[in-house]
Amino acid sequence: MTSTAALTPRQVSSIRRALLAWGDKYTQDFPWREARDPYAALVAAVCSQQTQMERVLPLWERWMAAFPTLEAAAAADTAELLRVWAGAGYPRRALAIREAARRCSAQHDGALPRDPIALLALPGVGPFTAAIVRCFGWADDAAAIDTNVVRVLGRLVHGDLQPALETRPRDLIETAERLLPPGAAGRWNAMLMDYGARVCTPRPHCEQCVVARLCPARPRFAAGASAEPVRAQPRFQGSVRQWRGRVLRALREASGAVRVASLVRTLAADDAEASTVREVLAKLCAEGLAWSHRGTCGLGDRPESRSATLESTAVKGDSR
DNA sequence: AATACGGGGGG
DNA sequence: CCCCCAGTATT
Repeated sequence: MTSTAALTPRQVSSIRRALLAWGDKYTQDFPWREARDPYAALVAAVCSQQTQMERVLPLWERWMAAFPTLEAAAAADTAELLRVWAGAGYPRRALAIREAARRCSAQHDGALPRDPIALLALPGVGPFTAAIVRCFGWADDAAAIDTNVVRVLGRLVHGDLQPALETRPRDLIETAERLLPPGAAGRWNAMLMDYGARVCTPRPHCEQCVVARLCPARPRFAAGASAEPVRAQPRFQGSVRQWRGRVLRALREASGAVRVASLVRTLAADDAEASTVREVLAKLCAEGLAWSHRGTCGLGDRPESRSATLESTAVKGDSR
């Protein structure tokens, strides 16, 4: 049942009314929703990527306390920013926020752009994050489509049990934009995401659903149909991802530079693991998350050494 | 179109 | 142990 269902105006208003009423009772309020601050919204959106909301609020608060403005984010020290991000996963997101801030300073007069195309050009900003910045930052009518919204609309409008697998993205965008109540995008998006997180979950709670009578997927669930897993996920235990996390954590918890040999000895139990640790460290360095030089390494950027300073001074002196 | 990318919460 | 998460970038 993946064809585009044409929503009648009557259905649109019926769905809006029921869901907005649910939202007014149950939507959680987060500080970035009312702030009308594009930067606060950007940070919240990036923090939210592939991360449960219970973990996002403290992360967002730490980040905003450390880097309250776009300007502060642009100037953030790598090691400090990674310590603020500690344990949240996907640390490249933290670098992306800083890089986005720097580009705003260089190309957008020090402010986040309001134009969706310009937003999408920023690192770490995809369709979801751009929509969050627009609807919470400026109250623009942008539909934020995350995994929750995909599920809710894919079921309610397209009748699919597992919309992430079945519903065509283009159809979901069209549906989301059609349903979005003009002038209430922030409230609507927040409600819809919460609805997918609390009611229309992977194994849905149809008995609590305020639009169950309108939902073509409901009878299929009632008949005992079950949703297939969204996708088989690679094992985390023993993965490179896990090793990256371990190496980064070790560097974070060290006060400064660490001997590479010592890092390897601490983390690796055998030669194979030792190789893995070295490879992972090299990759982290290439990504700007760590540094390594002449047998020592550390979090973030390599500190200026005395000789490097003298050298650069000498070069400057020579060049004039 | 697939895969890489952290880490934790919940069934 | 497996599934999932307010996604995005890269191949």
